[in-house]
Amino acid sequence: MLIDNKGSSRQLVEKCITCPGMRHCLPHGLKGNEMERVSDMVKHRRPFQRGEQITMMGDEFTSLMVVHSGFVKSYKVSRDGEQQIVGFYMSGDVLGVEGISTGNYGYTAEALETTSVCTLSFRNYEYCSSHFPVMQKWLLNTMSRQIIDEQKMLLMLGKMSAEQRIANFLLDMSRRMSASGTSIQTIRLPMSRIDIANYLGLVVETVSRLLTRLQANDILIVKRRVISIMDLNRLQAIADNSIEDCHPLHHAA
Amino acid sequence: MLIDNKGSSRQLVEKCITCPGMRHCLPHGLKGNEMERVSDMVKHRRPFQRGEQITMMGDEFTSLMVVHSGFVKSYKVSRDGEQQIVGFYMSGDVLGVEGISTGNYGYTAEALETTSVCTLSFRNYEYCSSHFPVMQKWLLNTMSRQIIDEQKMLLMLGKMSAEQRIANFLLDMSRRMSASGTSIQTIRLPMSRIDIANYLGLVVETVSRLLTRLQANDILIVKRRVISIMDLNRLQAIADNSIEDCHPLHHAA
DNA sequence: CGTATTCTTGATGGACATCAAGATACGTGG
DNA sequence: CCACGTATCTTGATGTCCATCAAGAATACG
Repeated sequence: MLIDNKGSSRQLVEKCITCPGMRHCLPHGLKGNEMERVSDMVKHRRPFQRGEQITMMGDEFTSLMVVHSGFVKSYKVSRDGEQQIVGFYMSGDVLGVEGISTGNYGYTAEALETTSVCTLSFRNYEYCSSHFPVMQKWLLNTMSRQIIDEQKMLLMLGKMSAEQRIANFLLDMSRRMSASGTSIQTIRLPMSRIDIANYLGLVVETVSRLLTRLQANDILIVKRRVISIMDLNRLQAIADNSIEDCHPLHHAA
Repeated sequence: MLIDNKGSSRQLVEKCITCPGMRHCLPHGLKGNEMERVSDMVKHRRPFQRGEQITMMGDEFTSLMVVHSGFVKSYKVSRDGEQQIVGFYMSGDVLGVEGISTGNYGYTAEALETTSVCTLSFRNYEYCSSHFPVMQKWLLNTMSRQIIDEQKMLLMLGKMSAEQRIANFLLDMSRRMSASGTSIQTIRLPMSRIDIANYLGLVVETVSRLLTRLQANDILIVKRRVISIMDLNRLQAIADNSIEDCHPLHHAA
């Protein structure tokens, strides 16, 4: 028996079928009864609280996880103890695929706020995928997108200035946080400045300074973790390096 | 008809079955006749010469490609024209998976030396994978490994010093260039210093200087593109940052 | 051979890190 | 509700690693 979520009590028995975010999560194209069967294999555990670890780097890979709600960061730890955040994940994003090849999770994933994830054991995934080709396509698409995103980050870390990195980061967050693909004006960042800096290969002071500068140039309004994009075009121009930098607020008026 | 390589002439009709590197390439576990059928779908074209482009960023995604022999670099181009190398590929490495989600290749791949690649159209892949589960597993493993490798690069670019990056790069090349998993002492780098620098988020002068320094410290012997690792332990220590830097050859003896 | 490309080496500069300290927000218990 | 301690964020002064600029040396190549 592969399908094994029946026996265990104490887990929230919310079904994917009734989940409002279903269409971002379980692949489209499943027929009604197929959907039902896949849905039955997905476990919904108690949500994780801020700071709780969802996967630990090095732990045995067992399951793919889809973020249902909340916000997650993932980071690798190098041999000398340095941490590098490799991704932020929100509703619909998939955790754990890096474990498929090695059998161990490749990073530690940690909830940045109260977060619930839907878990599908890889065993069950394999069972599904052999019956429903659309599941296969879903995972390939997911992984392909992760590869693209990481390559974009390589470009950011390898070639872009601190200001460009911040601009791209904000635009990306704004876009991902809107349900649709269009960026929204005001976002509430769930992560600290330290996390942002770490993700972008900078230090916290640099992030702080640049946010201040972008505000002084009327491109952003920064209120702690709430950021409003006041001039999308100029922010995009900075991200693309298609203009000179914005003015470096020395003894400004 | 999915299988379509019969009609076309002018392609080298080398069969995977007879390929010495087969076990690094087509997935193990295929039965004899399965192997035969998969093999028939794989096209072997005329090799690419140095500088020729194998895929162009933005072109329509049609096929997965496995490097049979030779050496390939791939790079993205940002909106302002900056290039960032995102990977080097050698025998057995797979190109093109990033195109699965978008339908377009995500980078330009270019031969660094005479290179032959084996091409499997994604259509045919899907046909295979639905019949031979081991093919599915093969692609998932491949993509999972690419994700891991890119995340390691994120750590390099985000947190490591120039010297650490070079050390890690050389160790990685040495390991990958040996048929087995153990590093070999002498490697011949197929890429220029400029490419190395670009890949590592540095400039060519920095790479040159650091190689010189590593040589002065008896860790390497550098002869143009031929590099011998004389002290693997110290090189590893530098890569891991588990010692202080090696001596910065000021007016040295 | 002569020209181009790649690689090395030196001198100088700048972007971002580090060090230091104050300001603001946050949580907790009285 | 306020007092107090702590974590987060901001701002300034200084330092450093690596980029930039410049030019020579070694190799490749027609």
